[in-house]
Amino acid sequence: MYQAPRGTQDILPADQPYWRTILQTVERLAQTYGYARIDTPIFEDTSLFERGVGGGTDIVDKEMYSFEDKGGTPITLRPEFTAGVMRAYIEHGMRTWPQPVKLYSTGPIFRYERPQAGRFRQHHQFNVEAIGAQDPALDLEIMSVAWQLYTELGFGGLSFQLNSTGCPQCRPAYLHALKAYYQPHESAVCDDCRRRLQRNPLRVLDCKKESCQAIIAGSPHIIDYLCAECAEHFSRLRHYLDLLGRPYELNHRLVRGLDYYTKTVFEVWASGIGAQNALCGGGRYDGLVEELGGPPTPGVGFASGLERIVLLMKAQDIEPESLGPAPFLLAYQGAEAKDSAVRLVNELRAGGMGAILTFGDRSMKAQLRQANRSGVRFVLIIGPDELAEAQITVRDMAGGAQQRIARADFFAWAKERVL
RNA sequence: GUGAGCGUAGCCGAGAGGUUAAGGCACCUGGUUGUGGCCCAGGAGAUCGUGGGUUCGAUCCCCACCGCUCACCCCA
Repeated sequence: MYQAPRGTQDILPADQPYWRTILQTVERLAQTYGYARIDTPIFEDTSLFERGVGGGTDIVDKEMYSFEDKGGTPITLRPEFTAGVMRAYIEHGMRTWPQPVKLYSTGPIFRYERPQAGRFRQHHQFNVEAIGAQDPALDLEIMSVAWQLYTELGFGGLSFQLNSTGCPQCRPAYLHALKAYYQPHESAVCDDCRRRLQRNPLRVLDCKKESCQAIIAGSPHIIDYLCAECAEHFSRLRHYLDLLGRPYELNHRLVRGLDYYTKTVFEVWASGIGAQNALCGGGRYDGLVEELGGPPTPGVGFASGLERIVLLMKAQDIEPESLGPAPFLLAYQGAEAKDSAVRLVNELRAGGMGAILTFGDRSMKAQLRQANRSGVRFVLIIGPDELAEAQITVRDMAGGAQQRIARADFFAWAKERVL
């Protein structure tokens, strides 16, 4: 028997209200903050991601869905949004638009990983980018989108994590200090960390091994090594956060897996949804557009995982908005009555009123049972009696009260009830 | 890629080495020859994940594979 591929899932009707609620909130917020929607292709040239995300990252090294298309072009299913959006910024000359250009997207993302709670091979993200301004107030704005999104969804108990990763000017000095600090501890540290010190030293700060914790705790903090520009940027961002009374945790160990981040990095953490607790992650990427062949252009953004939002809604018992059932169900008996029912259901729908018809000429009992389960408010019964008198029997499912209404008057009656 | 746990109908879930593999939910039919939710009766639905082995016999024992779940890694 066929199954959905590993790490993918069907979003069944029962779950759609969650998605609908999230997407509606997201779209309303984007409008509120002045972000315009952009949809980029689900796949791009492989080299775009290799360049943008960076060789040496897990995403590029082992998580991309890459293949050659029939023309032999190396293609990759997008493992994140940012690279594709930056490509579009460059390709469409968006530097001639009023800056910053503020864009958002939602859609599927692909990474070849072992699935677990809150992690999938195909998942969906809400992505926000503000390109073309280096103002820390813009970092604040981006963080505010995340803040307001989770607030409006009704989440509690979230933790905002903030750090700065410096820039190409000041980071080397920090990495040097970090390596120097680790030198005497190299034998005490785990195998992974020894490897990280060579490949990607920042990541040692992220290690969860018990044996490494004490060493991490004593390690130097990057914010003590920031250049004047980065330090100023960071302190102004913190000032703005204080201005709005936004609590956050200064996390010296927060480093992110993608190469392109500069200055601000942040994540929002939740509890109760498993080990994969990051609801969103983002930050500033001032070198990325240039790296992809565009002019030097600053940018800041974040992406939030929609599956994780759904998980958290369920964990926190947050009820999504539901569309509800159609108000009418037509039950008929006899071929002639069926003709009349088919006509009436068409008429109601054309008039914008929700109506469902039963199929298969089932017994009245079966039709009412279906009506009960569907949650419709009224059952419209048409049988030989009604036909003979040009009437419709209307049954109110709440109490079971029935009344006969002349066929000619019914449409007006219905409109009054449900529109 | 590594580790652990688990795989019995759409879902949940009992079960013993040996005649027809419980039960509940959901579904269908009937009890009301035109009427739901409760109740009653009945029905349909399972090659007991797959393959091999042990055995007179395996769904239950052994092995392999596949799948699912959680965790590591890493991230949304």
